[in-house]
Amino acid sequence: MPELPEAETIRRQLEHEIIGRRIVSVRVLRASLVRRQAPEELMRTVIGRSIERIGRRGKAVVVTLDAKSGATLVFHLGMTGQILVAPREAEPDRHTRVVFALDDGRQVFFQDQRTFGDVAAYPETDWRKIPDLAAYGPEPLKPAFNVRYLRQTLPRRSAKIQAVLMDQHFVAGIGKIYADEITYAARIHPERAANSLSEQEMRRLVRATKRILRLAIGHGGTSAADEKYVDAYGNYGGFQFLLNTYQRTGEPCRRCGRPIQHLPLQGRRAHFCPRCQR
DNA sequence: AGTTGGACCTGACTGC
DNA sequence: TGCAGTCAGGTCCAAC
Repeated sequence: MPELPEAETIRRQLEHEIIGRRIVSVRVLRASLVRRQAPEELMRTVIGRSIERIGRRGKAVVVTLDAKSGATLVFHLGMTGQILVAPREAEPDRHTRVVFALDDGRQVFFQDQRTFGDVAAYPETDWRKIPDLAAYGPEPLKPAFNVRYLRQTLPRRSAKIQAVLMDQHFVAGIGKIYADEITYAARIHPERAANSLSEQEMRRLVRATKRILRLAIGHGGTSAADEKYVDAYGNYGGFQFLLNTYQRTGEPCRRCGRPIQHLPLQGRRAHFCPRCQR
């Protein structure tokens, strides 16, 4: 559930808290969260290095260590991943998977109940050379995600628009919650073939994407009913109060009053208003 | 190359 | 009360 707005909220908080700190030790409590390399390799790559920059690519939180001849730490939060800044005396709990100790005594806990997340270290500070990040589609909040891009890519996509929106290779950072909210805001039915969108619908989709994501960032992300997301301080977001369709099956559409429905899509549920979305 | 569906994982919840 | 079954979903992989 952490998607772009949640990752961005955490990024901003980490930027405020841990820039300039040095990583003095790493404890891997659950090796399956370090699945792209041996835990020892991750430790060797990051220990002793200073945190110089906190970035984000799609849903991934990207930590640059020693920008010159340094390294990069990439966190994928999966469904239930959390990055918590913890005081010196804090103890890991049963969901703490990796602990980074900082030179000021504080700790960064990588928590993950369902263990779909992962963290990896690369001896490289150029994101373009980090394979999974390089393969992502454009950042939705950057100018490169625009109507021209949709015009160029969507004609080749026969899949449902909701599925294409969640495809990280098409655009980075959108998952279930925001795919639901974006198609609603754009008034496009989630099952529409991506290659059937009109010019006007593409414009609505681009604008809705940027508007919803910015709004959600402004509210600190979404902490939905189950698997509640928390930020780097352990606090909930506030966007769940502004959701129009996600997990609102049976509740009235805020625009027309019709009950929100859901249908199976990509092995998940897509929520939508049968009247407002065509 | 694009699309689809299953697997992974854990905890909460449902129903018998 | 107990326990099996179901659900949630980001990402990867295989198969078409």
